[in-house]
Amino acid sequence: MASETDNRIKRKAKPVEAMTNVPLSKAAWTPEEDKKLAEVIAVHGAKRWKSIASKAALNRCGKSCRLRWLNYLRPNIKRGNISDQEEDLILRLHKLLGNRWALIAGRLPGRTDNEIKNYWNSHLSKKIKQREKHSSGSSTKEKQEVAAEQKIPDEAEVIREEVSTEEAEDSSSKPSFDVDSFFDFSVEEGPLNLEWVSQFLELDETNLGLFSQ
DNA sequence: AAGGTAGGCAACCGCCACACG
DNA sequence: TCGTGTGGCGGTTGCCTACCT
Repeated sequence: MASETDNRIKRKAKPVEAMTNVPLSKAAWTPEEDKKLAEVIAVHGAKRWKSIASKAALNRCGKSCRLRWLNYLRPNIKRGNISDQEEDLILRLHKLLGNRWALIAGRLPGRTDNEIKNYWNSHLSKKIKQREKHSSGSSTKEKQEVAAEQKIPDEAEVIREEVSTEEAEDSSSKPSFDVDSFFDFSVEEGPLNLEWVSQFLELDETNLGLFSQ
């Protein structure tokens, strides 16, 4: 594993006595555990997590194994260094969807919902609050932004509908953007194909620009 | 140098949806 | 139709580091 991970493991490792007499370990994952888990998944596939946990003889529940695999061990995972483009995309997707981290992560190749959620909570939410301070206006547009950023799924859904309505009303001069088809993963490009990002950002310049500052 | 505190992040918890018998 | 098992998701916690006083 990467040295960064090793350091964290050392940091977060709990005292041995805390791990005794405990049926399932909740301590940080060790490189040995990672290796065992990866080996079992290589043989049996990433499904039936309870079975994987027992096959790997790890003192972990299936959920824990799944989380570890999805967030750290699976191939093509990107760690850290979220680019400006990715950050911008997260902001825009969050405005559309609210705290639907899994959906947002699904459109950021190599990123996990947990990473995006953490990044949002530690970086982006603060940025937005600062922006709000600077822009004290009360236009409909800004109200929509604030509502979408208040982690209220239902309200975010309403906002999405409002956006769709506005798009429909204003579709004569601008290309249409179908949010539902955008998030229809049944037609999926390769996991690392970033073409859709460019397409989305181009659309955003016209249709979703109403969200931009 | 020491203590306090905020930030960052890995991991767990609880709830929900779905599949299956 | 109902009960159970499993997986997925968002929210939250807890620990360590870095920074500040």
